[in-house]
Amino acid sequence: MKQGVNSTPKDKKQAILDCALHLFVDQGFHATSTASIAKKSAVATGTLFHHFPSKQHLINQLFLNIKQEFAYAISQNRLMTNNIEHSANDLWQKAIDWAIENPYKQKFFLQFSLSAEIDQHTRQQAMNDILHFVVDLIKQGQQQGFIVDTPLDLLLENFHGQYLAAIRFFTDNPELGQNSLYRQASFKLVWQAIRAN
Amino acid sequence: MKQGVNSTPKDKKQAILDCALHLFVDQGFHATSTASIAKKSAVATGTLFHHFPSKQHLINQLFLNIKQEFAYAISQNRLMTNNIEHSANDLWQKAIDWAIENPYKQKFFLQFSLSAEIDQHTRQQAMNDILHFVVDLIKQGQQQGFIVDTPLDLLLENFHGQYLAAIRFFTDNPELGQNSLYRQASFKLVWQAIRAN
Amino acid sequence: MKQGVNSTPKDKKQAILDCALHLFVDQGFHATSTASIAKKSAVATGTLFHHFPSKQHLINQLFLNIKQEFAYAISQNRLMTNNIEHSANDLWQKAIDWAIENPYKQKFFLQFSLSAEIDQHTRQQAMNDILHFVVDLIKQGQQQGFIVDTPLDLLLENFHGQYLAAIRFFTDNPELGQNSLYRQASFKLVWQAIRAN
Amino acid sequence: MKQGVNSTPKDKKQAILDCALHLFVDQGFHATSTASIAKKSAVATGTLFHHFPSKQHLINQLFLNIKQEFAYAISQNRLMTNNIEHSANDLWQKAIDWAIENPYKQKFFLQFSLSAEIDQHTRQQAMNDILHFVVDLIKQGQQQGFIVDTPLDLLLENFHGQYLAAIRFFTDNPELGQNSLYRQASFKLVWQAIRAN
DNA sequence: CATGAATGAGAGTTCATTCAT
DNA sequence: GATGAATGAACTCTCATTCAT
Repeated sequence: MKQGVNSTPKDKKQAILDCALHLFVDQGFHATSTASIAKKSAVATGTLFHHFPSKQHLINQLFLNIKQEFAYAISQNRLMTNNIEHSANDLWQKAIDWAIENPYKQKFFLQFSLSAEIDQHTRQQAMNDILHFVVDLIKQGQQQGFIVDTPLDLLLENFHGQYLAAIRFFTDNPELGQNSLYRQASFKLVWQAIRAN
Repeated sequence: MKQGVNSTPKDKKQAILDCALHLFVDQGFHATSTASIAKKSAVATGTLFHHFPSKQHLINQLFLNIKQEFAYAISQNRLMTNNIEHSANDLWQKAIDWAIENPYKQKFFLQFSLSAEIDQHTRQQAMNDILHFVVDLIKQGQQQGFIVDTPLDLLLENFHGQYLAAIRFFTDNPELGQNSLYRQASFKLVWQAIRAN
Repeated sequence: MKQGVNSTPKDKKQAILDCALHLFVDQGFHATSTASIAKKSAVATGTLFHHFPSKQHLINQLFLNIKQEFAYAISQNRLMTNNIEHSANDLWQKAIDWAIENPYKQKFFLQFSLSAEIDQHTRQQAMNDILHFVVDLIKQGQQQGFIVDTPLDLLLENFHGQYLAAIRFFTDNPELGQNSLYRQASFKLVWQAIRAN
Repeated sequence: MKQGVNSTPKDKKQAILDCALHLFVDQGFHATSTASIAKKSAVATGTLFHHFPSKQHLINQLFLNIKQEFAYAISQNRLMTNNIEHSANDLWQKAIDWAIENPYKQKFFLQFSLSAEIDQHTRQQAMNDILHFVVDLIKQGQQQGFIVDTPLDLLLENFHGQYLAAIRFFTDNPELGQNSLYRQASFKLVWQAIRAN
């Protein structure tokens, strides 16, 4: 009936995911032992393997969870407009907001979304899902002549690179997150790069 | 007494570095055992530790070697001009050339220059050395009013992000390395982003 | 309240025994986890331990059940005669029949009746019970001069060895089970070995 | 130069094999941990895996070693004669001698030559090698009319069964190993079974 | 009776590093 | 300089068993 002090349902699985996030980010995947994750989660070693078939599955699950959280966050309350610059800015600012509010999850992305610890399949799917809005937006912008007519693959890679840089910057300097000079400058750089001229 | 067919002095040390480069890039640092490096180098396990006090020292040494090679490559035959755009483009293209010619060394940079396996000290020093030209160039450009008056730290991070993206793109698509459309577009994106307007 | 489609009382206990039989034979005792037995029996892990105090008890119980089944099978409809050869042949053929009809139970015997997984006590008792008829028969045959006057312990071990060989042969070649040439030859070999000459 | 008190070359590998033999026989394969083998061999855990890639490889190697030893032992000083009975008896007695002199190796055979811990390939090859003499002998005997005209597969299985029984008997009762009554009776049982009548 | 999350000791195996030769 | 057998701590993962529901 009542809920004990130190056990709510699904608590342990979530605790493992939470602790794994912090340890993986702080120490790296290989340098983090399953034993240390279990210990920090106040759980037996076997419990970790009861919920996740392997360390690999654990990090993949973590990746998918965070991806979904992020996708949900930036897709909420989207600005509805035909002005592509405004639309892109809206997404950009939402992504920065999320990164500032969830620094560990953001660092996790930065560290692992390009690394080999995550299944290539999972990784690419995540990229596609997350960049989906952006890809659509850029394509549409090119068709309408608002965005520079550069080969799309190069353009996307460039955009992605600028995105990672911005995120890294604000994650490393969270105190600048509310500084509208920096926030605006951040988007302006990208927009200058890709807008038609 | 005599020197065998496949062993001249310093040969073994270099063989170890070469094999380590490939294995670290293909499998990651932790997933590559010193035994496998020794085996691929056709050398005894003890020999590796004869030349490098530890696995950590080995990867740091590798990092420094590659850094110097790269720095040397892009500093050769610098274009002498007061036109900042031309000067920046010269560096940019030289960096892309090097990346295309040395894909494994480039991938090594991409993987490890942000990761924790390399001493932070070594890492930052390398960054500074390599970006040194660029930092100077950008500062100078801002002073002269050719480059946008955005906070320098944000600007550098952005520039770095675009650089990594370009390198990644051409390393992944080496066949486009000689395509001048892509080469020019690559630099144009950065320049549009950062030039004064 | 009501009884579900696939669960009548004692069903689950029997399902566990059945599945354990197959898994133990196919994979061995240690290589079969209680979890896998439970899963194959469509039962929770706890349920297994509700019916059997431990894995050891489970295999012992299985052993005893099969032993009783076998003993019952060969003791039914015994041929009543004073001719020892006929009497022995009757038992021999009944044992082969049972083995052919119950290959997994037979293989279980072959694998575990000499192995250390079963309590020595349980094992020996089973041996005695099963060979009981035979021991009596052979003793009686020796007294009456129909069976060779070889030390009894050696004779029994030899008889047992031939029995195991026959069973193994017909379990491995069930299609020869109805071949009377093989069936007769099988008994003839033993009888030639042990009859007085 | 000199040989230290507790280390002669190849010592450790052999020590591991010797200790593994005893532990596997006494406790079974799965119940024997690699740690316990290493400890009994006075060797570090890693040393075991330096010499044998896995526990499985270790037991297979052990099996092959013992097989060769046995094959060598019974093939030495074979009795040269055309009398099949004498020839078979010679082999039979040599096998019993070896079993008595090497009880642990013999028990290892008894326990593992039919079990699943050894690769099926290794197992069958061993059977063929060891029974090779016997198979040839029995075939030849059948052709010459000295051995009963029973299907060969059944005959061999029966012979094998009697062989295992004899070995088991003398391994369990080594004090009867020099008793010529038992020794002769042992062979007589087989011969009676299989000779032409 | 039945469940299945939780346990933690212990398994097999890996690997950076040492050192006698 | 070069070798590779030896080391043992640390790793990931398994599993028989328990117990609150």
